[in-house]
Order: sequence, then C-alpha cells, then structure tokens
Amino acid sequence: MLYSPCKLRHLQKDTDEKNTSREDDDTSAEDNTREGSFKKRKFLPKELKEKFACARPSGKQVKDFNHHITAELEKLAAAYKSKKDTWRALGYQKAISAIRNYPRPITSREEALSIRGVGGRLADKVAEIVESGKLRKVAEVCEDEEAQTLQRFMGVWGAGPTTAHGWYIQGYRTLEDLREKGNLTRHQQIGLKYYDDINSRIPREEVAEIENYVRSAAHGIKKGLIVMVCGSYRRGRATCGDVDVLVTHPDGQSHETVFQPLLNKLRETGFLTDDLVTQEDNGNQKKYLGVCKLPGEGQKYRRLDVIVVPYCEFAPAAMYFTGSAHFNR
DNA sequence: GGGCTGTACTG
DNA sequence: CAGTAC
DNA sequence: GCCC
DNA sequence: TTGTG
DNA sequence: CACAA
Repeated sequence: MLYSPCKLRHLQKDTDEKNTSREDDDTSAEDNTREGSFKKRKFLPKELKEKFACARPSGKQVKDFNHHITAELEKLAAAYKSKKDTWRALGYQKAISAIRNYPRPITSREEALSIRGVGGRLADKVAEIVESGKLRKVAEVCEDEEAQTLQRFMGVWGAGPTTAHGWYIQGYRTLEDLREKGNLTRHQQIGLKYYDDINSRIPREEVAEIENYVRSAAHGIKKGLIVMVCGSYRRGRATCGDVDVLVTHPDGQSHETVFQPLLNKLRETGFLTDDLVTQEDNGNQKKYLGVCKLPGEGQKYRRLDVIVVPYCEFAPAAMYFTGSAHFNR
C-alpha cells in the first residue's frame, strides 16, 4: 500500500532538453542536492557522497562506465530467468543495477567486491570481463538452441518461463511455429502479432508525442487532469521500453470518473489498438495495459500503461512508477 | 538455511 | 490456483 | 546470484 | 520562474 | 504534471 505522500521533492526531471550529452543506456540520476545545499550541514563524510546517488552532483547523467561488464551479465541474467532460476536472475539483476550505477570503471575483483550486491562469484566474473573482455560462461549458458529459443519465446508478451518451456518441449522453435501451431492466450496472440514493435525501444521524442496525445484527450474530458509519463522516460533515458502514463486530478475527485471516458476517446480515434489488461466493469479501475499507435504512416505499435490514482497518492505513485533510478540509492 | 515486494488480472 | 506482469 |  | 501537492 | 503564487 502506498502511504502518506510525505515530502518528495527533488523529483521532477529537468525539462531542459538542451542536454546534448544524452548518451543512452543508463541511469541518469536526477537532479540532486548540490554542494551548496549541504553547506548548512556540518559534516559531509565523503563516503556518504560515494554511496548515495542523491548526494552526488551527478548533474547531467551518470555515464555507464562499465557497460562492457553489465552487457555480459545481462545475457546470463536473461538466460537464468528463462530457465526459471528466478532468484539467481534476481541476484544478477541487482548486481547489474549496482554496477551500472557505479561512478567509475571497475578495474579489479577487489573493487567489484566492494559494491553492495556484488559477491564473490560475480566479482570473479567481473574480473574475467575486465581482463579478457568477455565471459566464457556466456557462451556456455546462452548459446545453445534451447536458451536462444526460450528467450525468443519470452519476448512474446504474456509468455514467461513456464510457457516458453512448454512451447519448447512441444517442439516449437520459431515464432512462425507459434503462429501456426501454438495455442496462445489472447494476450500472447497480441504479443506475437506485435512482436517486433513491442520489443523495440521507443525514442524519447516519440514518448513525448504519445504523452501529448493522451494529455489532449484527457483535457478534452476534464480540464485540470494531470497527465505525466513516468518510468524510464522520467528517469531521463534516451529510449524507453514502454510508455507509463500516470493520471490524477488535483480536486481529489475527478480521477474516479475519468478512466472510462478517456479510454473510449482514445479508442474512437484509433489510438488504442489492443487491450491487454483492463477491468472496465469495475468502476474503480486503477490501471490499463494495452497497445497504442500514433496516427500517421510508419508508426510502430507501442505498449502503453495508464494508471489513475487519487490525488493524495500522486507523489508516491509518481515515485513508484518512475522506479529504479530513485530507489537504487 | 531462507528471504529476495506486494498486488492484480486472466483463464 | 498458476502464470504473468507491473 | 546476494545478504543476513 | 518557483513552489506546491 | 498543472496550477497558483
């Protein structure tokens, strides 16, 4: 449950797009308390500065100094996940996140080991990557047909490790197999139909367009509605996996009656093309998961999530749905 | 050795 | 209830 | 996998 | 432009 | 983010 909206500032993402240096993949920890703000504090232990992203000037964005490392580990994480080794995958994921956030290139096993979330086993792997540029384990675990196939199948929205494995033991190997022989749930049919689009990254600019599209529709229904994209967009990423829209209204009431009209309007225009999860019978709908496409030629189908919350939960919801970058500190 | 977030939807 | 996703 |  | 919810 | 200050 989300509790008191407490005080949550330092959150809004700087609007200045003039940031030329928009690398791509990574945490661009937000604006932060800069030195000045801390002056009143008598002590600012330097290890504190190291440990908390929020205490670093990180002004623009934190380069990922260790992309070569996280890239290799990601492969293993994905493979383990597909093999239902959930917890191992989680361990990898946390380590990857921590390494990504690490402010300088890692040069030794020792250094890796000092990072919270990186234990002995992963430190060894990091060291191997640092020295040789790659991980033998990756070839061992990821490059057999089964691993490749499982991961391909998990790219279908609605299909997880269990389903992927089921398809595999039935002898399916390609998406084509699934299309003609597989029995898919409604979700998976949609996931397969838009496989390529859904699995491609969305340019930041396009996310902004989608945001504006939804906002216009919302304002046509009720003025004053707040429409904000969270997720990786709000974390400043150059590309996003999906679009995460948070909707609320300052009057603390209007959010209750907004969902249905908004969805209907977005459907009328053909913007929403497919529904995944949407409980519209219930008057208390909280979220919508579906597929949308901007008008015009050559637009791709994109995964869209819409979350409507009461105003009193706005701030916590914004934090929650904006996610990782803020919590990994 | 045991936890690793908690919740909601679908079938 | 299992599986999946957020 | 990691951490306690 | 900033402060606030 | 939207809106008031």
